[in-house]
Amino acid sequence: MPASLSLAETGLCPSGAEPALLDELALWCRERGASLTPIRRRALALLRAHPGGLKAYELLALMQAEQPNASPPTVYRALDFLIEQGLAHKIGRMNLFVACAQAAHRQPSLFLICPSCNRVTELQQGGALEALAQALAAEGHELDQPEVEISAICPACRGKCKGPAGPARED
Amino acid sequence: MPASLSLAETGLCPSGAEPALLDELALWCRERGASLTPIRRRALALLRAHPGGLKAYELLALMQAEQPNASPPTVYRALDFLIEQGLAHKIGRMNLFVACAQAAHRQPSLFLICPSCNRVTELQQGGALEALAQALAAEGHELDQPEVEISAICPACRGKCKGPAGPARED
DNA sequence: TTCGTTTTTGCAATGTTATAACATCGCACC
DNA sequence: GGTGCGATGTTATAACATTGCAAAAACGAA
Ligand SMILES: [Zn+2]
Ligand SMILES: [Zn+2]
Ligand SMILES: [Zn+2]
Ligand SMILES: [Zn+2]
Repeated sequence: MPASLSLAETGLCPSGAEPALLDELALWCRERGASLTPIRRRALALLRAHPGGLKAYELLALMQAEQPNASPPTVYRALDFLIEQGLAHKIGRMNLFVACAQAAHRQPSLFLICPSCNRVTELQQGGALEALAQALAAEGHELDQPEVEISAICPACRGKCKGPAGPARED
Repeated sequence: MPASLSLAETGLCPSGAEPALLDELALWCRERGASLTPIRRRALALLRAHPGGLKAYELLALMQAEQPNASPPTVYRALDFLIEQGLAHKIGRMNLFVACAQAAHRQPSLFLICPSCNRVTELQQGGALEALAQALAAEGHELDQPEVEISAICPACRGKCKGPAGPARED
């Protein structure tokens, strides 16, 4: 694979338009024999514009704003594609879809889900996962996809939040 | 713990009857100010009789075999209760409900989900989780519920299975 | 006991998430 | 101009989960 990709250093621009990054990711797909079509690109752009993640039907509504004939299969197919390519992830317990914090996923990640504010943090973190993998190997299991969801109180909520569950993610 | 009840009294399905254990768990609930009513007890017995776990509507169907008026809220309320009491767990990514492998949950657990056979193993395992918790603390996060779902190939499938996804769990 | 409160259950409707099934389009290739 | 194939359009339905309200049961105090 070519050396010119600078995925790791790209910061997330709040307003949502990241054409250069999306072009890079289109290339990334090309190299893998896949193609980032307009629908998929649009879905990815919307996910990236909503760092808190989106529910499938929220994404659908957003896509329908531009493309009125979009339907559930439209978004689920786009999401399946993005997840296959490592450009997005699904948070199983919340039915939530998030753009990959690494832009294109190559490293193991921990997904920290704050039970107080519901915010999701994708943490690139090697050591603990390796320890985990070794412990599992000792039991005869083999770590498969090192994408692990963990309930963890986020820094912002430590101290502040005490109740069982505050309101929800704020997009 | 009280003496054992007869099978006729409990109404348990023959293959999965664990009346003594269920009586213990009823006591455990009592001590916590909750009560293991017949519906909840029945749901728990069914979960325990199906080590591979049950989907909510599978459980519903099983309950309707004895109690024809059972409805979705019946089972979801029972499941919520069992989960609150630590007697059962939900596997978020599969919408699957399993009885706690510890009977009543007191220790951190890892849930290993085999991507090949979909079997779920609840592994009581301290070391790796502690390492994880420490790594998170270093980032300012605080491990909340140490119930972590991990995709890991099970011992039975290592070597045997190669394709992406074999058939499903066999109850 | 009787009353009032709380918990649990019954029930209907609805909301939410995800996929099946099949038709069609567009384009590369021959 | 036919064929293959990936992507998309379209309709319908499956699968999963909750809301809201009222009736019944359990429980404790008067
Ligand atoms: Zn990622
Ligand atoms: Zn938080
Ligand atoms: Zn458990
Ligand atoms: Zn397996």
